[in-house]
Amino acid sequence: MPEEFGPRAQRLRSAGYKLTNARLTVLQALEQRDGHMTSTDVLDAVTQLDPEIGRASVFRALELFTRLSIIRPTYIASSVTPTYVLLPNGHHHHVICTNCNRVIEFEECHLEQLEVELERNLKVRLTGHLLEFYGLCEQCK
Amino acid sequence: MPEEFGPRAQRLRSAGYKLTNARLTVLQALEQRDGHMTSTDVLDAVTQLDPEIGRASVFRALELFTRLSIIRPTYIASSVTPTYVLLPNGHHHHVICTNCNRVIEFEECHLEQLEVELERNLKVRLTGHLLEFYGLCEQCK
DNA sequence: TAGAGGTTGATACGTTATCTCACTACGTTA
DNA sequence: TAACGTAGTGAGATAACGTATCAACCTCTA
Repeated sequence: MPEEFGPRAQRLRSAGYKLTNARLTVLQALEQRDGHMTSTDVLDAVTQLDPEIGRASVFRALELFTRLSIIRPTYIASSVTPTYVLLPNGHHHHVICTNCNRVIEFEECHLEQLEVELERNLKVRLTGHLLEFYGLCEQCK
Repeated sequence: MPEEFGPRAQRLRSAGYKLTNARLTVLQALEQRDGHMTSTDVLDAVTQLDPEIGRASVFRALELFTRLSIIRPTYIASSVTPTYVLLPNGHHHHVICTNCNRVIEFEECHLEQLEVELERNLKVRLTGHLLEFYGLCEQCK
């Protein structure tokens, strides 16, 4: 297996999905803006990278990546369209200001122990998590 | 202040918002189905309770409740509409099966300490949180 | 390198949320 | 009490977003 693809593409392949141009381009768009993007942002970025790629494929890729815990949609500013966040190593954590919609990311979560407990108690296999706190940022409080 | 309203309505009032019929009815709809509801579910339930209430007011109430950390929109089955979950005591935790979209709720999170740390380190005031794990449920794994 | 089946792109369509605006409810001030 | 100001509402038109369809294509494996 060639090493020219990143770890996320490898994850796609090992889950049995083909590494198509559309999927790799959506992945590239997400990674080059390493952060929060709405579906519209992703559509624009993908079109910039390769105008041949259709909308439907972008939405299909976003849904697939979500199922594989590569990204996770979350609602930040509006309820009309989700914002997709990358889940490096399967997790992501942030604080959302409910007044100005500013997003503040942080690293620590101390959830490893809880994850192990849940896998045992609920009999599930976990692949990722998202932890969001809500409140007011320094400027808004 | 009369005790005829629940703690969530009290929260609305103490934040300076009026306890109108539309808002109280949306709250009632959410509480009587104490769980995950899409906006369409809420619209239907509100119409059932009081057909006079307009769609716009329902969406406005959902947005307001989100800002007050009474509810939180999250993405579960489809990307077309969010699912709103109540945040009793400001928080909610669940596992989402990325294959069948089953939602398994759980209680423990052990995040009180982290919350205090974040308020100090990031200079924010936190009002709630949502913790989501992703993976495969017992049937799907 | 050839075959099988997953994947794609174009476009039309359906669904969901927002915007606008006149009207109403309600508390406040004179 | 009366007039005013502000917050909130409902109706409907409109806009934004995501999905369905299907023939053609591409990726991977043997």
